[in-house]
Amino acid sequence: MVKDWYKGGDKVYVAVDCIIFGFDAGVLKLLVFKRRVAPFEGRWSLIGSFVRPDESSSEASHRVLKEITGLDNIYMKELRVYSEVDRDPGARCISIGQYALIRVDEHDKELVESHGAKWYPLNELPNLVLDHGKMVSDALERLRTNAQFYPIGFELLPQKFTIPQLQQLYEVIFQKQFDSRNFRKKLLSLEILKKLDEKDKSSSKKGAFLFQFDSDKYKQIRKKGFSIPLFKNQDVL
Amino acid sequence: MVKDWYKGGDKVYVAVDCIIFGFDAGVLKLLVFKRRVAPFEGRWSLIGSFVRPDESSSEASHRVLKEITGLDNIYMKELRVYSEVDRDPGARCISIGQYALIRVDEHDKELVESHGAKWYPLNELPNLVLDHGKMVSDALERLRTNAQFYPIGFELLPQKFTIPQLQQLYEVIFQKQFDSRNFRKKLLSLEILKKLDEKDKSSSKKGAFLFQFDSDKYKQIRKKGFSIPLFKNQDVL
DNA sequence: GCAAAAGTGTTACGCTTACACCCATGG
DNA sequence: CCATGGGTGTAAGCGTAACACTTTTGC
Repeated sequence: MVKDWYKGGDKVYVAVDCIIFGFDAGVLKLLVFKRRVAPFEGRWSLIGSFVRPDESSSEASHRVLKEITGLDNIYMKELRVYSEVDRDPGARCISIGQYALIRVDEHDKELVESHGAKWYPLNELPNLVLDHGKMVSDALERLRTNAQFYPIGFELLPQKFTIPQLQQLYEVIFQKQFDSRNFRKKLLSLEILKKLDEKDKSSSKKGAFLFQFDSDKYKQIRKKGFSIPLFKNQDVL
Repeated sequence: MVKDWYKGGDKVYVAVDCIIFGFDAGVLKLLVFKRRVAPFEGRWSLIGSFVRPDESSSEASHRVLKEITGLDNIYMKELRVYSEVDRDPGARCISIGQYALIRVDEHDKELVESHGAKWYPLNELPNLVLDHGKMVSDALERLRTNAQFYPIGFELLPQKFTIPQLQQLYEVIFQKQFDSRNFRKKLLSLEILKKLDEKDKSSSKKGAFLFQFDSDKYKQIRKKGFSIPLFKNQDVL
């Protein structure tokens, strides 16, 4: 960038804030840490960073995620931009909310602790700085909406999981019980699960078969799919 | 804002760019204008602006929309942030894409012309500056996805419209023909259309009854609705 | 042998889809 | 009177939803 053609225009600080969901011990949790800059230094905050001159917003959010959890290749999507003029008393600063789904079993717990970050169940969250509470509720709403239409639940479970685990996750996300026979039938009928020969015996004597998400098959289905149901009954929310 | 607590951090230019859709003469059109700043001054561009210190990104996009079309209260949603480091050779500048649906019959045509803005059918669009072409294709994809689940088509039609008009719009959006009996049945079964006593005779001798979108009823349905179908068949895209 | 979770099948209903003819009117 | 677009009904098929019992095994 040799020249600034827009000189005289207004510049602002641009940050990313990550709304990081995990599924652990049967509940949805959120990863937060203690803010390291004034104002509000030391208060609970989403994990974020200013966007650097040499990176995009998506690169910035992946960078901080890796820094704190050690994880690469995370499911992360832009939520929205928070740009209210007075949202940050520290300075005019807009923030891009990015929500992430991570596998709690794969992340680096010591790294997380060393940054003073902590997992909180969603219903025990402390108050967060700025508009971060709003970001969390927006992200939760988005998670619910998207989980209705896309198989994103898998991003929150271990690579190998059982059908009852999957059902429990969806029950937590949607705050609703499902019939286990219909749930199993439905999920298997999608043909995006690969059944393994192993069983998980951690939650029952009989043991439950483990499955893997088959993202190749999913991509195939997506490709040819697209039936465009106009409005499909109650999906008109 | 009395003090800058983040001094020493990097600031960037933040702009909004509006992807403005209209439905006219049976085709989807996009409103573009000639860029007024260097570099690329005079080339076709989405309509945008820098975000000012005293406004949010949403306020900025509504401001430029009003400035060019004279319209208030427009359906406008954030698409996503475009923040690739080299997206704008003029300077490091991130842009927030905002897509808008407007009623072509209600906008101020002279105002549009006086700004050098022009409606182009989507398949006759000139090349646009920067990453604006990408913004358009992203917005179109979003429009299609959203139109499957939410009744947003009404935002593109006159307040009063006929069922055949509505069908034509959906056929254009989805590039797909619908059976007129099923289409009518489906839309009426949603119970969000109010039938008027007037007829529109502009496209047939018999004339077609006019309808209005009933947003109150729609809100009611949304409120109690929410049946959460897990994945509803092909809706798993 | 029993407690606790995993796993399985069938039926009724409602929504979706396919399909063809009559109606109203202006010219 | 006829050409043009508007408007209507029905039957078959498919996916959804409701429902209860058997299996496995560690203790």
